[in-house]
Amino acid sequence: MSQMQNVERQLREMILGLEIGPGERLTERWIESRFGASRTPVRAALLRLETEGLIARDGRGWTVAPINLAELGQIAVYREAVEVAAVRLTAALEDRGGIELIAAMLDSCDAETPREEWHRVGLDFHIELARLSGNEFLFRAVRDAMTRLSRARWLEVRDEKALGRAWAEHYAILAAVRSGDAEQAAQLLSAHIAGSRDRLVTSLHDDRRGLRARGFAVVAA
Amino acid sequence: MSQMQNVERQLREMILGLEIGPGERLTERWIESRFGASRTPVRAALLRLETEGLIARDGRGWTVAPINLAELGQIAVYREAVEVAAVRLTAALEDRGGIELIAAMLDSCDAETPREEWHRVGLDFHIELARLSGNEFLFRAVRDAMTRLSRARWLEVRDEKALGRAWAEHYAILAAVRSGDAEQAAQLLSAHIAGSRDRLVTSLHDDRRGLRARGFAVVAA
DNA sequence: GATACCAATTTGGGATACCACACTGGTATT
DNA sequence: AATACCAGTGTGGTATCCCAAATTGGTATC
Repeated sequence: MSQMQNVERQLREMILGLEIGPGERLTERWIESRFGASRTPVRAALLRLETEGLIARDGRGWTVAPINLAELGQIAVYREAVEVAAVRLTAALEDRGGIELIAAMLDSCDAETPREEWHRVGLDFHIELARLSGNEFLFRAVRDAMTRLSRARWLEVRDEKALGRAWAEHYAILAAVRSGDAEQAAQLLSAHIAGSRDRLVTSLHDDRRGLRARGFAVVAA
Repeated sequence: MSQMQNVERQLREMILGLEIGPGERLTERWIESRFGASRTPVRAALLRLETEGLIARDGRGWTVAPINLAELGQIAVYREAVEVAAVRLTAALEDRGGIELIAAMLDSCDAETPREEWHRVGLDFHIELARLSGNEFLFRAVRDAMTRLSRARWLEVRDEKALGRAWAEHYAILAAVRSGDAEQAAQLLSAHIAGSRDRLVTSLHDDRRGLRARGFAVVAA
């Protein structure tokens, strides 16, 4: 594994894991010393992470992208467009066996599963469902959108009931895809994304003071 | 303007303008000497153009992305998803005055307009229509998709009639958006994209020997 | 003539030195 | 006390050097 990919991966994990808070300033020299690489791979990593939307230019420098509530709403609309298109393709496939792997993924989460894992599987559900469509562009769009949503979803205050409801919706979507009912899968997925967006934005909006108290930059809708 | 942006812009123009053919090898040193910049901005430009899909890694090196007929089909599906979502949003806006600027853009093309300009306006129509939606993600998705399609559309063998038909469809879409009929706008746009894809893939497929004779790498569907 | 092999060259990946510019903190002037 | 100014410090942007690995071209061997 090259240094370039190493720095990119580690820095991404630190940002997604909120070890570096939204809005925090980044300097190439700090990253350089932090990961023991020189500025060349550091700059490559920064350029890549910029296109992922995880970091942004701040004048001449770099900052970790803030949590932007308006952006979350726009991403939800974008997600709906691409995820629904993907799930329609998937439901129309002759071989839809791949969804059983996704169902198994959901099954792997139980009461003893750590929250971190629920979070990851909740993202991967949508990503893998899009991958099944076979359309590389829809897949990448979903993956990138979920990456951007990742931190916000982690900060979301979720209760057990909300998580159970989300999982039930996931299973319902899978069932529709399994039976080849593209229309129902599309409708269930649309509703799921809209509900997910509402819960997310509400949660972050209500908790925005707490987030700011933790030093996280939160941009209002 | 910094060297970094300069190299990126000039190299992108050379690729999109087919001054460097699809499939051609690129070396950082050649770009460096060609544009009088050092390798640092060259590498930044390459990383950015890679995410745009205009260049790709070839083992350790770089090549200009080939024309990929299978990819063109996938992009059409992707385009349809995001463009239709965008046009639905636009048709639902209270202030849809922005579409008159787009109509003026179409009007500016007449019999004496060079082909190059028709090509550019044909791309910009879709990009600007998506921009009107106000959704940054849908806009970027459409812009990036059209960028990827740009070279293939330039190579397309188009007759006057096909162009006139495309323009008529553009006007019809605008009319539907202007009247606020999201459903019709969506249907017209879907049909337009599907037709555009069919003509494009057919044209390139029929002409693939000619393209290869020009040294352009064409990957079959 | 085909092939295995080796040295020279070229490549991208990385490290580092230097620069222009922005920002900071303090100082001198009013 | 307020402000204009200026040197000092740190930043990202750029150029350049080094390196390991891959490619290449020729040569010796069979």
